[in-house]
Amino acid sequence: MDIKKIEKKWQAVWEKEKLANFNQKNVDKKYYCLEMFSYPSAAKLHLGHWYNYGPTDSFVRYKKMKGFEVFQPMGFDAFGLPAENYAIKTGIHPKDSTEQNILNMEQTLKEMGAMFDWNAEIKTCNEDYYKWTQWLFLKLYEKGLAYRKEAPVNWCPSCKTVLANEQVTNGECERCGSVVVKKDLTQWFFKITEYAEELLQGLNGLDWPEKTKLMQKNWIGKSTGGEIELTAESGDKFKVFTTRADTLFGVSYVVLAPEHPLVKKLTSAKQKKAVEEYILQTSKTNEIDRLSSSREKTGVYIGHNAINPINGKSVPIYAADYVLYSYGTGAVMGVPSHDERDFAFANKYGLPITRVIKGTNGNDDLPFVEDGIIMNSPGFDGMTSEEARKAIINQLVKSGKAEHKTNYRLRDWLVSRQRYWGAPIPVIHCDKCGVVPVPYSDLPVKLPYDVEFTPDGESPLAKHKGFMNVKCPVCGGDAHRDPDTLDTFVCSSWYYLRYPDAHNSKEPFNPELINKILPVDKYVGGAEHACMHLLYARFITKALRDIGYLNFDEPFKSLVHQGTILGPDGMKMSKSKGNIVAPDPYVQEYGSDVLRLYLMFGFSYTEGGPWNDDGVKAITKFLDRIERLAIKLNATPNNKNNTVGKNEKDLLYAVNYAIKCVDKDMEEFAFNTAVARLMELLNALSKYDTIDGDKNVNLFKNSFKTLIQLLAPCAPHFAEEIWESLGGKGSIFNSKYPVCDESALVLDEVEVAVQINSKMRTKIMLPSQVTEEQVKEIIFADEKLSTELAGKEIKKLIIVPKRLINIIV
RNA sequence: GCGGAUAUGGCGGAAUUGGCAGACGCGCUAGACUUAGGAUCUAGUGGGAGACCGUGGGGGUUCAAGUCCCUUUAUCCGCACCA
Repeated sequence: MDIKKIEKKWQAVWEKEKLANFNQKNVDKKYYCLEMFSYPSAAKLHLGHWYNYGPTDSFVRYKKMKGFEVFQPMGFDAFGLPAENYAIKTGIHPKDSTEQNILNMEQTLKEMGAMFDWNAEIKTCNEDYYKWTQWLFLKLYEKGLAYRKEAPVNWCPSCKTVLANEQVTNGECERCGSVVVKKDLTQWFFKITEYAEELLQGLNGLDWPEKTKLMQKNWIGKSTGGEIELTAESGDKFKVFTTRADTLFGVSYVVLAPEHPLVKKLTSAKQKKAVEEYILQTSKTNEIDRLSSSREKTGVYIGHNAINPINGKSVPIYAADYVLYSYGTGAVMGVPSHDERDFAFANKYGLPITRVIKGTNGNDDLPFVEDGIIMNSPGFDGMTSEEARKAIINQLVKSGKAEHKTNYRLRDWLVSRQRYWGAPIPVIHCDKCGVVPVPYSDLPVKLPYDVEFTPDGESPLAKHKGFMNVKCPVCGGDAHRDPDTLDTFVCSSWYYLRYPDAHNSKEPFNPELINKILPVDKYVGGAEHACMHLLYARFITKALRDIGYLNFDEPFKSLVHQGTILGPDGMKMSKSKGNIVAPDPYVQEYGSDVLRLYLMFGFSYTEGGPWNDDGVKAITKFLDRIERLAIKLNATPNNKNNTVGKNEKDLLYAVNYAIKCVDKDMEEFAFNTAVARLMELLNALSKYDTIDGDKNVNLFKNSFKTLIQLLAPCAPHFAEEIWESLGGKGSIFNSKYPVCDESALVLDEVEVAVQINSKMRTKIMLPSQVTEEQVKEIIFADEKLSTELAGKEIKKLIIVPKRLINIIV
């Protein structure tokens, strides 16, 4: 078979027959299968793309044969940092390099032979897409879900530019090696925290991997407790959040995040130098280090005290970097006796340690971090921790010093980027009118081509006068645009809504249509997106629902993560390790079906694993065997033999067993076992081929036809070619998926394992349906078993139907 | 550090979710066909002569554990500006 020729042949047929095009008329039978779109990189498709898209396309083809109207779109997440960095390095404009990369990728994606509906293609960097990304921003702004506040960025003082976390290695700028500091800028945020509770609750109803749901749950990080107000000696008030109000009498100090505004305000003259030094030090430290529990806790007394509202005690205020300003209130109470961090901190700085919880099982060690019985807490002694948590807050609620509160670890989503290659933020800043949203009729705010993106201290767009200078839409006076662009996660937070209506020039999507086609029935992509992209998309869906555009709550009903294909050395593929395996040579030599089939067979789909060349050859062998059998069968004349004897029954069992298993495995993305079942069916067909005497040729040919249909989703070009040679009419993907005949799977007798005292002894044949009495009879009739059991008393007989018998003597 | 996962023959991986560990394939061994084989076909293949032993290590629950519990080690992913 000339692989290259048949690939071209069938791809042309599919295009002509519009096999991949979604027909909206059949929306009632829709199946929306979405793969995470790709970032257009310079190096064609890598194995990761193949692994995501190839097997998933087989799943889609399987669904099509099952009678669904499938929709499988593809597009490009085309904005982002790498193109801009590439431009800084080479001078090639991000738009030019991105467009070229997209062309290359489109070509290789098409060669893959996947059923992508290219009519629905989207590219997030095109005006007709980012116009609607900007629309989304404005809608969120109108709804009060977009707001501005100060937030720190990584700042390289020598390059005078904002750095992504990725560009900071060990606290230094990856370009020039200078120490990177935090710098505050006013930036745009989306209020995802407003949906924290719903995002958490919504997880329950989703058909997602449990681990992903768990990760999102922990990321959202709900904790219930109280917010307690403390008053500094200056009279300034601040709040701390705690889940352990039962330990309030044990507070011996409080901590403010170094970034907390009160730190600057309250620091005494004497402590000023030390505190400023500490704040500077903190600005050089990343959050992972700050939160590390193994790192030594540091802090500095700010020379000012605060009053504990429950007992009026004055306690020192520290600034310490293990408290983050972005979490909770940016302030915590320190209870050394009942918290490990606080215990270490108090020991280091010589702070008092007062025990206020007693263990119930005589544990006297400190810190004691479990619940127990309250002590040293006048008015609450003897209560359990649980009772005291409520009672103490309740008492403070009366005087307005506390409230019950649920806190989330989830933070609002920072969407401003001080970069060029992104969707401009559609906002105008006017001295008179303040922040003015760009009128919808003026969208898109076009990203200008001619900009200087070499870093020199300003956002690239800020230097472009033609872009920046505008008239205020409200007062008509001089104003300027927002110089920042949107995080690319904003683009990808709604793309699944655009696909089904990709060419709509009047609105981002037609709500009526979208409400029929969405939610996505199956979403397939990497697990690395568990907490960010997947959470952002859920948030945007809920927000658009509340704004009135959508009538569903969750964008992705069912989710699958593909694993990672590693290099042959078992390490993650990377240029620096030199272990990258490119798919192209394999496609050239063996064809796309073989590569796809190997990816399906050689790995557990959700696990991935190391690449291995030998497996590829095994697949070639498998397809060759099928092809030889096809040739042989096509040369075999039909006969009138309709007998169904033992051999035919075995074959029918194999055929129906394969249908049942492959059907189930494809549905569950268990591609490796699906292919294994296909191989078993081929083995059964080969076996039937070798029997002597008159064969039931009709049955033989039909069984083979079933094999080809089951194989078709996994080796589409190959299967079409064989199907055609067998006289199949039209594309095999328009044929109906085989249906299992359960009656062929019913066996008269089954082999059952027999254990004595849980040790394997022998195997016996048993009728499928037996009573315990019959089992006993058969056991004693068995020669081997009866000798072993002679003179022993059977205490217990455990029968697992059709599997195992355990005789306890 | 925190959060999440993974660990099964020489290798990739199966195991109806507590019931015969190693499906299927690679590799290997022997044989057949062949001038030839890196083609094809047939048979065998966890270890051990054996009783038995075997699912990263150690403990436990159970008639029964790869699967459940405790503990430990190694590796991988994410940690909010890579996408």
